[in-house]
Amino acid sequence: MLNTHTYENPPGSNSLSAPWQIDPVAAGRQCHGRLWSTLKEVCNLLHVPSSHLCGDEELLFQNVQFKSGQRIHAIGQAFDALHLVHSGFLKTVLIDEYGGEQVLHFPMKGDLLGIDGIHARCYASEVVALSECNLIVLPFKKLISLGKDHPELEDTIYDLLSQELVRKQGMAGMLGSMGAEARVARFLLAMAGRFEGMGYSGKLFNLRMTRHEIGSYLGLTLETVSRTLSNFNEIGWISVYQRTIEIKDQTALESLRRLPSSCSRPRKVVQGSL
Amino acid sequence: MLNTHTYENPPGSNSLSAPWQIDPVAAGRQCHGRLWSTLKEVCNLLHVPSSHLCGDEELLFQNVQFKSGQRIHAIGQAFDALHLVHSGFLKTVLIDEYGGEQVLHFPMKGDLLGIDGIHARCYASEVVALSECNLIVLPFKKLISLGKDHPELEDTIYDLLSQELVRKQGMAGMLGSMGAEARVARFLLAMAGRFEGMGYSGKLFNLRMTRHEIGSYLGLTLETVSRTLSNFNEIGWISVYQRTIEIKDQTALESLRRLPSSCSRPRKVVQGSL
DNA sequence: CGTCTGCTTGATCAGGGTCAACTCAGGTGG
DNA sequence: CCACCTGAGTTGACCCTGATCAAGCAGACG
Repeated sequence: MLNTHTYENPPGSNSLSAPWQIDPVAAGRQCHGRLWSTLKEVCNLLHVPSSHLCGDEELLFQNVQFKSGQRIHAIGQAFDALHLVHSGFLKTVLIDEYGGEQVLHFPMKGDLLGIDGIHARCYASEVVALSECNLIVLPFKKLISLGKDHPELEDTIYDLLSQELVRKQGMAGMLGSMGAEARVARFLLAMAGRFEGMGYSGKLFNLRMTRHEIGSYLGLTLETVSRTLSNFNEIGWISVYQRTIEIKDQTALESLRRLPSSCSRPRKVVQGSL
Repeated sequence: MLNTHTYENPPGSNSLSAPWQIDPVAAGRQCHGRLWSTLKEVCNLLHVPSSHLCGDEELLFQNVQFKSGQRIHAIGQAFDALHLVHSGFLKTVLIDEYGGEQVLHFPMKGDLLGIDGIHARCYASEVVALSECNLIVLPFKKLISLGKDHPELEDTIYDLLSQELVRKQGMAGMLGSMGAEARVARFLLAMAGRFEGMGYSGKLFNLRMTRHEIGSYLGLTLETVSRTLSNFNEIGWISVYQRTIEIKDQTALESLRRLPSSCSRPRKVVQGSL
């Protein structure tokens, strides 16, 4: 488009070897910060019991920093590493033929990026930072071979893939069967749960994404999202101030979680063998 | 292992006329059907290059038969095995709190069932046979340990998980952004492609599921599905007779694949790497 | 101070959901 | 053989949710 973007940071100025690395100088010269993570740290983020890990203290994974608006990887780009979110907020989007973008997820601390690149060896979605981000680079090959030495880690990898599948499955179910209010309510509760899981308040938090992005994620327009939030605000279920959300009646929100789909379908299924 | 595998049908020789038919005798009395499959056969179904497989000729996987309407597994049921579709048609459904069922997928030959059970060790969806089915049971532990000896197999497992992820991802994208006609068109094309991939006609095929199930899968009502099909029929893009579909203008259907979402969104993204 | 982007709110409209009537095919039993 | 029933599918009429269009406001930034 016509305007000059605000981030002047020249993307092509890195001199490092691997394509996923960014210029440490551009990232803010984080040498005294955490540029490398141990396997133990990775395991903690992934919620793997790291009790048996010893002798690998020297094993390090590189960290990379991204600023808000920067793209971690694009669709079609060659895949060779996953990224584990150490801190920050992001969005993963799908770009349909000719421009329209569809938000798929809002990864945050502990989430794994790039899983969809394993198949076909190139990323199937695009990931963009919504805030300053610190990501840990996990070269896929390295991760797999590590898994062979650490069964819990290997189990966890399968777990994570399967879990992500379940999540997307639920997402598809929701998009197919729930109305706008229920979608927004679920979204708010999900966000609350994730913040709580990270140790922050699940009652009062700050959304990092625009209404437009929320709408895209939920299969709604930004206007509908805005209106629904205003609604919830008026009836006192939540309090909205810009991107700050306060959950004031969680029970009420939860009660919305199923909505205008045909309820009580007859189910006629013969129990199979075994 | 106990095996009296008579095994008169070589794996490749599907001589039956229709893809959903299996030997009725075998379905009735399992002793005379193919009760066991070799690793090679499994690899073929999964499209793994099975060139290096030798010495494992004795390794067998049990087959199980299901009749139309039977349930392969229920939500919450303990997970210990995946199922590979050898023949037949099925649906996987999500049951939301209190009965409403949401169709997630229509697995057929070569598809893997139960992936969502890896995480949490219990199935997250329910699978029901839509026709006579012949499934190969792949105990998960066994499969993983096999993967350690056969790198291509291990790669394939990761591949399949990732691929399934990409599929559900695209599904979510579609549900969030496309109109009814585009969804139905995509569905028809997808079915055509899958039939073609199995060696059957991609122009003339028979849907195994009801309008209601299609609607649930696409996030539409059965009436909308029916109307849309009638529409396509009237304008000559397809021909519909009950569940038999003939694709008469594939190009036209493909041209529908993006629909009333906001087109041409401005994209302001700073390239992070490269 | 002007512009731009994000957000809110209102007015209008249409895609598709809902309800209902009817047809058709298959199955069952007298 | 036919009467009857059931479930799938089609089609029409109506209406509601949420998309679209449009105007106005607030905060960020040059």
